[in-house]
Amino acid sequence: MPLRVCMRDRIRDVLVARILDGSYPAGTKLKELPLAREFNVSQAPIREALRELEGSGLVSCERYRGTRVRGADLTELRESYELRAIIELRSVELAVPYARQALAQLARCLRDMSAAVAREDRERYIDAALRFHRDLVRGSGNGTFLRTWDALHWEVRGRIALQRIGAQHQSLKPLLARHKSLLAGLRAHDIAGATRKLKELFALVSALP
Amino acid sequence: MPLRVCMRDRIRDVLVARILDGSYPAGTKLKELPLAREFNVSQAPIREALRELEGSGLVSCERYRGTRVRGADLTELRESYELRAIIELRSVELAVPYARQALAQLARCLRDMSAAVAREDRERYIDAALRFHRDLVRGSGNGTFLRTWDALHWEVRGRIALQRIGAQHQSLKPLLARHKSLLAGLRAHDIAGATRKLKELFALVSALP
DNA sequence: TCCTCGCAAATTATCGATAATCGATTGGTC
DNA sequence: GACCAATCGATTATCGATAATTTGCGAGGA
Repeated sequence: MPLRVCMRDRIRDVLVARILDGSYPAGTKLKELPLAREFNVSQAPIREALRELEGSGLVSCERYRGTRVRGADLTELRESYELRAIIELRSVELAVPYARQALAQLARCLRDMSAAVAREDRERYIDAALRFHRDLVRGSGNGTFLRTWDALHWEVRGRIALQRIGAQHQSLKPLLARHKSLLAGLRAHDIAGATRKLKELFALVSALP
Repeated sequence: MPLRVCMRDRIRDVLVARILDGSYPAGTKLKELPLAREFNVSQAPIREALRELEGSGLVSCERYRGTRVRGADLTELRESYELRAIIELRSVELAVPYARQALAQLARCLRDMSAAVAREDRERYIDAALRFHRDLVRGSGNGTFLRTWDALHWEVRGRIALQRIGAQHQSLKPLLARHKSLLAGLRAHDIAGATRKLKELFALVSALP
């Protein structure tokens, strides 16, 4: 049985998804042997996946007392958003003027977002928008920023978050428009303007129910 | 042989310290069996410690290719400082007015810092100062901020960083004075003033060689 | 009734061994 | 000499079993 990707990674990804989509509410105890049985593996890869999750802060462990899910409730979502916000805002400040290549990358994401909005394809929109924001951070050149941003696991969280936003804003168009203005600001080296647009974007979400 | 604390934790702490104090320069390959022999344990606890480090971003792994040290060079130190800076600055904004209890805690740290400066005890100063800054973040009430701050491992990094600052500023007094002003600002609900002082503190370090 | 002591069950931590994979090297072919 | 594949040594990934520790529960005593 050749292992396409190692079990540990697969297990970790599944656990991350379950934690963030609510299958494992905060406080859930993750027992190693039952998980091992479920994935048809031994205890070892489960434990390693859990240790990795511990490092990224999604679970917490006490020795001989097991591993419990930490977050993914609304509070944690807000907190995570707040951290994303300051990282992205500072990234804009650090990176203006963005490299030509970075701007091109952002423009490509924006095109994808635009196409997704035209087709009312929320899934695609989320993908493209997250790439946009991630590239914003990548453009800052600060690798620690980028790793921290990644550790928030928005590739999974994004779906949850936008579902809630979607309930308030029927259309994705206001979001798209602000992203466009943001990119225009970056192109014009207008830090203040770009920052303002970015803050507006985050404000749309921090006003969650 | 009763294990007071589990091997995994002890090993992880040792590895973190070695990475951050430069014993394991960036790029060092961490081989599991040699480490296992060194710590007189089997491969398992080593692997788990490494996975935890991977989650917190100190090392990176490629499957079947091993684990390599990622950071701890000067660039990474600066990046880490930048992240600390934005987290602490935003914490001040979020938390003013700080709770009475939080202010008392900060005052206690400041007393310890003051005492340490009087005795020229740099070690104690670092401890107290880091508690001060951590409490600043804790006061924001944003648990994600706090976990991210902790993940930067300043309890180890602090010593390295202040050694370098110490080379420029013979005395700790300017640092202490700014912390005092900062706390005064927080007490007076003066966000702008407190923010300014905090920025000055970070500026002292981002001007590293 | 309320402790509290001490099992027993459940669960985590660690071990020693095996399977899978990678990288370099060697040997053969042109 | 250059190229390619088969192989070997080193290293990681996983396994199945054992040791260590916590926790819940029930018996016995105040």
